Amino acid sequence: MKWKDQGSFIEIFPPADFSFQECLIFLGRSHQEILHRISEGYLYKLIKADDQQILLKIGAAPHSIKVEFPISEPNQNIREKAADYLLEWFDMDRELKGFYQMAASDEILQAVCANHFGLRIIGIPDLFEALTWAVIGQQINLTFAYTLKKRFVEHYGECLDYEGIVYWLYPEPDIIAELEVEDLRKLQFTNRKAEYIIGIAKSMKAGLLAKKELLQAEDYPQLKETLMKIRGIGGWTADYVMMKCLKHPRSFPIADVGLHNAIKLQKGMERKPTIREIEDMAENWKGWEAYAVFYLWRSLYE
DNA sequence: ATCCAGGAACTGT
DNA sequence: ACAGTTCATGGA
Repeated sequence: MKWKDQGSFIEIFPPADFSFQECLIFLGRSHQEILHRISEGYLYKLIKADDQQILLKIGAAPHSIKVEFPISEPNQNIREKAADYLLEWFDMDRELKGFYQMAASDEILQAVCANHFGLRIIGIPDLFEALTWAVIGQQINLTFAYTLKKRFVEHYGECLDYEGIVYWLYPEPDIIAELEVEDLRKLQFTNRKAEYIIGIAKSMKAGLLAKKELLQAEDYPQLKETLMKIRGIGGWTADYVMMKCLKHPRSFPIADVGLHNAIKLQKGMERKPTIREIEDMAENWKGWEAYAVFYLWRSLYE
């Protein structure tokens, strides 16, 4: 029993080694984030289910997570979708004992795993969002990446006003597929980012690119190869999407600058490690590369 | 100013 | 297969 209907709310029962608090801290990392809101210990998230906008108010209870529906009294089907969404978003079905056991004796991961015990990979369940957010973040600083995302969402996403606060949904591929490069240039996207994003939207709209199909992919290398055929998706983005959306535990964005900085810090190095050096360090992480990277990203901000 | 940022495609060897 | 170049922009 992963969740239970309690009438006016639903209750989700995560594993014992899950910390809602740690996940909240991660979600609060950018003040420019507009796809969720954190206020007084509650997490607010707008999702779409059965073509309806559903606002979720998520809070920690002693041994569970309580999810309320401030704007509606949803039917059974929507309750189930809300529960599924949260189970996926916070990777609650993952058995992490093996990871923590490995990390306990790993020079690089030991401290960060102890410090943030209970944190899980915070995913991006929506494939279009995962792909295009990764493209937006390519080769620019994160602050500006959030600025671009905010403009993108506010121009092309749906929203809901509740008690004077606006909640946003990420734009749909069908809308973005109809744009011209110039439309996104106005938001200060580069030509290339605009081309990539519109191209991805068109592929998804045409049914050539879908999460369901990608999830059926055979193994890690093959899945990565498939993703990299998409224009704008290189090795880094393929791994990022496998990690945040397709939930592949072995996804490993090894060229990531943030990863390099985190390793440098954890090891007290004077320079960033080389790819070869990271490959050696990661021998110990086999099967848990995605979690190793995610925790190391976490170590970069307090 | 100057360097760099949660890279990728393109070009030439 | 590999290395160098170009893209483009804001943050620190």
